[in-house]
Amino acid sequence: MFKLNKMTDYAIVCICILSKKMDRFINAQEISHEAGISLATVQKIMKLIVSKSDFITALRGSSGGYKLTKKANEISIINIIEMMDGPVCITDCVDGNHERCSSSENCFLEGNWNNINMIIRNTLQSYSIADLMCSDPISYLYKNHSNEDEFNKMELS
Amino acid sequence: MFKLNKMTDYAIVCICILSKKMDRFINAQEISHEAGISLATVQKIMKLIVSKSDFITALRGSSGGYKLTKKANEISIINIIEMMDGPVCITDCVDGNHERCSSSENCFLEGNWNNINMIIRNTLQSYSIADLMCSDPISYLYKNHSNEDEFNKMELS
DNA sequence: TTTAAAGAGTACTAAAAAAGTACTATATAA
DNA sequence: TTATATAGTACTTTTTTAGTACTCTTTAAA
Ligand code: SF4
Ligand code: SF4
Repeated sequence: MFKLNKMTDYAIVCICILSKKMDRFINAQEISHEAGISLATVQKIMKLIVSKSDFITALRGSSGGYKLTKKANEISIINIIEMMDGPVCITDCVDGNHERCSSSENCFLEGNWNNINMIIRNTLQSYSIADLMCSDPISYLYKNHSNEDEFNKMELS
Repeated sequence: MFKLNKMTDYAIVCICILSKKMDRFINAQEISHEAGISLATVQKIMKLIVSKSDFITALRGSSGGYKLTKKANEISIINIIEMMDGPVCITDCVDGNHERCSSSENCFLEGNWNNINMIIRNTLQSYSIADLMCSDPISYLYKNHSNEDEFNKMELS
């Protein structure tokens, strides 16, 4: 499916929770409670995030936990997605992908996915977790798109 | 991973092959040969496509095969993707998704993915298999975007 | 009318990926 | 010193995806 992994989704939820309380360390239990995700899963995800990202500090011991070092509007959701899942590559034959497609020798579409992959990447790139938390489509579009092109295409409910 | 299923990818390759020879019926063996995909897999995919799409005709018997009823520029790649995989839903809590997220009762992000999901859907919607086959980024962008916004964001190689 | 060729339908198997669990080690503040 | 919290690792289960096999039906040509 063309869907975010559950773990990646959860990672974003966890980071959003941290971004709301940047003044202190939040521990896994607190995140688990607030997110409605099991403690074990939160622990697993947080460990991963810390080891792979550069915008989070962890502190052990009592009154320890996690704290962000960047603000919500400075963290693009593509950072989290690529951190958890590796590079966004819609197919195997896209630039930057490590795996190789077994049909690439015959396939006349080889490499042609790069354009659309780039467009999707740029979309994700321009979307911060602050945008995600605010959930207001109008503010995002006016901020990021000078024209009304994309705006009109959206079927606002 | 944020990647197209192999079967969906293959489906698009097969349809592209058909679109190059719209004057006659092409059988599974010929597609298999041209695509470099095993015959059994091509057969499976073609059966699926026929049963789910409205732009392909199948003919049994000798000199049978498959033929498109629409031109390449009239078939959006999102048609094929959603036909093979179901609706494009970046998370479970996006409108139009059938499954339910187990955290949706607690999660304060519930519903907030709709915007970005819509933008991705629109991107895929506006991309036809003719665009994919041509592989020329400039022609696509000038055709579909009146402004130079997205154009400038792309890192053209 | 017969026959070979090709798709339709269905069920099954194998492989890969994702999600969830458990346990030990290490660091920290009280 | 102790309780608490993260770090690291390995394992198991579940789910999804990919691949295979076989029978049935349709069709055009011999
Ligand atoms: S080379 Fe062809 S079959 Fe392989 S990933 Fe690219 S488009 Fe798909
Ligand atoms: S409700 Fe929250 S956890 Fe569930 S799919 Fe939506 S964002 Fe993800």
